[in-house]
Amino acid sequence: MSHEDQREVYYHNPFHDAASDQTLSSFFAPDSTITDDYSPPNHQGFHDYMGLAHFLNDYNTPAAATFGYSSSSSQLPFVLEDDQKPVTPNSSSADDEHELQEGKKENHHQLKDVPENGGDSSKKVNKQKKKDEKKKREPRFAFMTKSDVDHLEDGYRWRKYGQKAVKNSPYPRSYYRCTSQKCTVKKRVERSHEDPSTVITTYEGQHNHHLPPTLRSSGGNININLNMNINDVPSCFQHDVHHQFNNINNAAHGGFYNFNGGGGGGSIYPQIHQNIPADYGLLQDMVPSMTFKQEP
DNA sequence: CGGATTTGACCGGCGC
DNA sequence: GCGCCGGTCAAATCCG
Repeated sequence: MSHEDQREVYYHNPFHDAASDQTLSSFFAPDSTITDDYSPPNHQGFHDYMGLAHFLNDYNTPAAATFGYSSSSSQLPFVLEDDQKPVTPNSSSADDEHELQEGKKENHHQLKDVPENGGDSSKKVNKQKKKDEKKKREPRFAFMTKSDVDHLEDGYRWRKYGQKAVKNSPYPRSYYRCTSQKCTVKKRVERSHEDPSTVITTYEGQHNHHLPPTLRSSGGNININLNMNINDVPSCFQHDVHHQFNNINNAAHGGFYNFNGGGGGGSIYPQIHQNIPADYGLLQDMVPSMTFKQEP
């Protein structure tokens, strides 16, 4: 198992040292300015900001107000390493630790019970096989958003397959799976107990199909400013990143995405820098480090 | 009636 | 070895 972990989880790197769970946590600290103090530095910033917000809100109205440009909301897109999770500092502990294991347990269930013919051994074999097959953990991408609605529409069709209480949190975590055949993408949605107005959405894997046409909406173009340069992303992961964001944008607008390289005027979270401990470095360095998992 | 959701049970990993 | 925990299954239930 431990060797499995090592095999599955490959951090990219250069910045990995600076990016720990703690680091992630700092992003979401309750006292962080990321959600409340943002003020767009310029017009471009406004669009960037609204892009994600709009996506997240596409079909919920109540949240619309929340996303008002003024000061109440923001999205923090980032990709997680296998063992990282967007949580607030206090939610941590056990929760986070367990999070690390999730990749390996992905499928143990399949053989679960279903004792139709007592095929214990066969099931186990089957299970083992599947386990071996699926060991690989898909890249994850998560972000936080302010919303009254837990499950934000993203254009794909999801089937809920589970819900669990989250330790130290009054809010449950819901598990969804893409309903498209052969698509293994999963999604987890939970509300931050640190900030109940915030929903943490985590996608795992990449869709192997297009968006359901009927769910596409026709909207304008939007920009997502990652506050990092896509060129800083290891080439082997650029595709993943592009794809993921493309999914997001398509989901919301049927439009296109646009990466705005590092730091330019339109950062969606320029304020964050102020809250990051000096040794964590600049956000633009941290993001890529959190973002990509290198496949073995 | 078919598909989606709910919900209790189960599984395997990990820490103690 | 035991208990906790996250993640998943699947029967029951809900809903259009």
